[in-house]
Amino acid sequence: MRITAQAKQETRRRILVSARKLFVKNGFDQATTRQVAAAAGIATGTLFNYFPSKEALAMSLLSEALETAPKDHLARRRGDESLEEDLFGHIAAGLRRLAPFRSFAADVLDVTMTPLAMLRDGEPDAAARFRGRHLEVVGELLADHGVRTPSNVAMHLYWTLYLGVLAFWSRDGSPKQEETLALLDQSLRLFVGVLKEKPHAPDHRRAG
Amino acid sequence: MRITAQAKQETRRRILVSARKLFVKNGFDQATTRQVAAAAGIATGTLFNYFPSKEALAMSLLSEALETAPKDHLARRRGDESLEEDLFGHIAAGLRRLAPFRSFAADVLDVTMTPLAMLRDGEPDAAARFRGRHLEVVGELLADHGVRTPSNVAMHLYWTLYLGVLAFWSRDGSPKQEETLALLDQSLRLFVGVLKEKPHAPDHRRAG
DNA sequence: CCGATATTATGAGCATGGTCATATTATGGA
DNA sequence: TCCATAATATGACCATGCTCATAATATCGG
Repeated sequence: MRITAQAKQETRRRILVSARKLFVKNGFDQATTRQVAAAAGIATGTLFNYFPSKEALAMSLLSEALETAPKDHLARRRGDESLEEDLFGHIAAGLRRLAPFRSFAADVLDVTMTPLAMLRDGEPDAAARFRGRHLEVVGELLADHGVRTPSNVAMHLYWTLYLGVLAFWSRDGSPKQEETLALLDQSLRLFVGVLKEKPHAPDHRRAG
Repeated sequence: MRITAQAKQETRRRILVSARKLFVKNGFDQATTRQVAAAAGIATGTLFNYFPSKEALAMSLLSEALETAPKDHLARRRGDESLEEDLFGHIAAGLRRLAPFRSFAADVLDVTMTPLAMLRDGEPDAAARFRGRHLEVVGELLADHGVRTPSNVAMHLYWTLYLGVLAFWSRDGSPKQEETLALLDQSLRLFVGVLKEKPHAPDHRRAG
């Protein structure tokens, strides 16, 4: 049983390695699942025993890349960061980990990460886990800074802004993604501003 | 020639009517192009003489629905609106026009309207026109209120926030979408706040 | 009215993501 | 060691968005 479990893990790795190579080389849409399976030395159908969909396969690459980001950020922490600085550090660490996948990240995130997917129901898939994990870490950072339970609207706004940053990042060709970091800075200032704001009734509603 | 041109327009309408019916009934993914073509009384291939893709067909429905929104807003205008009020009125008018399509709008917008698609290159397709038209109107409203040429970052932020509102709206089951309008209100306050802000250098950048 | 040419309609066919009945292989008990 | 059973691999097959060679039709000069 050990041996087989090991073999399965190796197959999984081979799929991921092949997928990464082909997605980077040909792009998410152009690289076919048949190519990936062939490169991994398995049949087409077998690929879907390991990943429920092409999208999930790609998201697994991204999710695994993000896994170490929180540790990266912790390692750089001095300990006296503001909330904005902490959020900035966490997200920037994530972007650094995602960098090798930037060439096809946009195409995957296009499909999986629209703000519209946020409230989708059903089983948590790869995209949902990506989002869930990210928001979990953000929640911890917020708690560290004394923000109890932000409203759903606030978290919706956070996610929207984060996606906007990802969108910009995926197309940002500047050497160190300075523009993305500037946008991130601005977005976080907005978000933190909203958190601190007192809730109040809107005034110019004129809906019919 | 006149007769034929008329006939083509009629075919186009028939396709749109059938598509609307089927998309509403079965959803964007479940309704197939073959079904739409059959319902419109044409062959599968013919449909693609009129619309380059299923996505473009759906976006045409949404775009045409939005066409009258600016007039709706103008008709309601008193003339002394603030910038926020004007933007609110314009967007709310659009949402009212999109209401009949809410059941499948999310699925279409999912594919076409992610923030990630914003900077995509290539021919302007249906989605690009949707975005372009919307931003055009917004640009006019901004100009009316003395906002010259907002930065790209500001417009990126606008689009991000707008998509967030659309996302929320597409899932907002409350009778008059009050929650969506509240989010819209909040989003616009943020955007206008950014417009008024003096540009300044970010301070806590720590990128590697 | 006819025939040449341009325009449009057609549906068989293609590519590809994904499924599933079947074949293969691994496991564990006797 | 050998068999029964469970786990896994396989690739033919399906659905569907879309293409394209061909057929049908419209247009127009003579």
